[in-house]
Amino acid sequence: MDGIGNYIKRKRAELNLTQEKLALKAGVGLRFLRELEQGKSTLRMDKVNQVLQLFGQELGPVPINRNVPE
Amino acid sequence: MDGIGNYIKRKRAELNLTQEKLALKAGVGLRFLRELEQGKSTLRMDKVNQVLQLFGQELGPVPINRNVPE
DNA sequence: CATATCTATACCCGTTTGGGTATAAAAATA
DNA sequence: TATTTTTATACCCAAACGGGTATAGATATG
Repeated sequence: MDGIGNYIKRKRAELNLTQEKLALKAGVGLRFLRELEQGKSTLRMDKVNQVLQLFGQELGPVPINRNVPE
Repeated sequence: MDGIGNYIKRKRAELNLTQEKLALKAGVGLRFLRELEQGKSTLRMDKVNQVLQLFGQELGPVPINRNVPE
């Protein structure tokens, strides 16, 4: 239920953006955004941060088994 | 003052571990751990998570300009 | 059903990571 | 100061990322 991928997915849905448009806004490739939403774990932090910044968020250490912020 | 690198550094100091020993415990290379503590932004999420797990933490979206958890 | 839109998976390939190692610098200790 | 420990920087190279693209599947809309 949690995970960064689903977080991005939810945020993107809130803004009614397609993967293509979000990738464009974030400056990442479409393929990357898809792998991100699907929970690929080996992605580069800087690229993930490019997407998170659009939502005022960034990668940081959080307790395992936390609840994802709204 | 914040940043994942400094977070790791602080946690490592709390346990009185050298970079070498922490890298070994985390199962990552020594060079990687050093780049991590020095704030390199292009590292892979899975490797960073291997280190964070030793402190019960993992990468997740957090608000920009937050305070790092103790 | 037909059409358009969005998403998922696979391929090619240049660039970069990350491990290991070696060397140097810095810090701690006697 | 001398010695040891710890940390920082540079090199080599296999492996993987990430962009682009093509294709197929899924979903929505008329």
